[in-house]
Amino acid sequence: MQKVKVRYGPSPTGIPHIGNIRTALFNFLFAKSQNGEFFLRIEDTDQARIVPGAVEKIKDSLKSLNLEWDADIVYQSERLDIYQKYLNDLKSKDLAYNDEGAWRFKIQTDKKSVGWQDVVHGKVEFPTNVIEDFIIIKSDGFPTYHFASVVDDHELEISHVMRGDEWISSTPKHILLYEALGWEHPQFVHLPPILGADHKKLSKREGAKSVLEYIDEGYLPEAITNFLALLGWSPKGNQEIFSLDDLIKEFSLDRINKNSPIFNIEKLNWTNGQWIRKLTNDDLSNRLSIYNPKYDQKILKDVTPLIKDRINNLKDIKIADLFFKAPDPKDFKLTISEDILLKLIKNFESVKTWSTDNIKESANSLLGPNLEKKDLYQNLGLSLSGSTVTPPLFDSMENLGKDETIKRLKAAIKSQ
RNA sequence: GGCUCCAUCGUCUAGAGGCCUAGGACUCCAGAUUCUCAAUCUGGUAACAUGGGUUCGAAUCCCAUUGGAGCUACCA
Repeated sequence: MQKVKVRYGPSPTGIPHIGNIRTALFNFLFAKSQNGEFFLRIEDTDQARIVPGAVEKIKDSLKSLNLEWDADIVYQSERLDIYQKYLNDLKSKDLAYNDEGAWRFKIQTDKKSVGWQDVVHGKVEFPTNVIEDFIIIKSDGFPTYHFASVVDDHELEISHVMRGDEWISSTPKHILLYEALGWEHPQFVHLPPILGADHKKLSKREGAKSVLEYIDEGYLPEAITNFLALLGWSPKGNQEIFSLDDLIKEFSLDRINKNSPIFNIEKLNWTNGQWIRKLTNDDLSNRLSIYNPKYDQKILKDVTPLIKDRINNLKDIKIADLFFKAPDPKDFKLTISEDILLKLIKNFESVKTWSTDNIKESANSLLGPNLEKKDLYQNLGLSLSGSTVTPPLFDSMENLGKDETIKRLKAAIKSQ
């Protein structure tokens, strides 16, 4: 059995969006699951569309998800002599001709159709007469995708070409090229594209973001790969949460879907929450610090366990704001009487050992027919944080300390 | 228009002829639990596009229709 070698071949025309990176992910997972190799090939044959810095963004995107490539990056723009060599080969076989400075490949076959056994789609076949002579070397001397990818895939001994579905209709051209050059073609694995909510191909225009942007928005790389892997591929069982290593273990080509999935952010959000909960407190605290450098690291470390269950995203750190600053009483309005508040303060003042249990007991002693737990707690939360969404109250108060807690309650009296 | 691909809950999907009165997950709803809010647990709503075949039997196979998508560049 031939060694598995795959490649991810982005063109450096911008930051790859999430759908694009998912193709890289699938390539990576397949390679790693088969002890194969995963190459990065920059398809920079369209000089006009090259965006400076795009290659760095491509590398950053891959690295951000831990998708390390093997071997050196291949730049097609540095391989012009190789394409020239094979053009000459084609010319000598009378299979290429000049057309206004460009070179076209001559479609010359007796076959009625050109087909292949696609790994995800099964047998695919095109009538030969719809395939026209196509350009392989442009008049600027650079190859087109069709020619460059065929030559390079052969040269790099690529075993499986995993790429987007949009290449299906070009594949017959590629197969004809392989035949003309006397090569065997690799396996083709055409991945259905991720679609946007509008059921159209995900594109920059319609707001398709890059992984880098998702990370900027507080998503964990683990959650992104987890989510992306489940878009168009499914595991054997009912497991939903997978690390990259888990994915490598489970991945197989025969569980790739034929139909195009739609990107839905809600599941990403949930997956992100699951991953946040899966991290150790230290790990989460570090990531929160890096993501929110303005927050005091030491305090953050202390309160991370208190907010861990309450956030689905690194930017949800706002819930911990109460540990860093007191709320402005002007920003909220309490629904309990000043009388109750005063009693509460008095109770708290008499708490000897300021512990979660003692605080809770002290607060609960006020409960009765005129005061429901929910009302008391919500107002307590409001007084401490200015928000109805808070970390666990009594733990928070313990962390805040007796003086600060009482200070905030006193300040809250004004807000009634 | 031509060629090609695709078609199970709103979304991600399981399903390779009988195990399917269609399973899991997200979302939504309800309940439990709890220290408000969450998290967690339990339960619920919700789908085989349509029409023909094949078969004792079809979500699964075939055909057609419909719908969606892609390609049809000296872009990838």
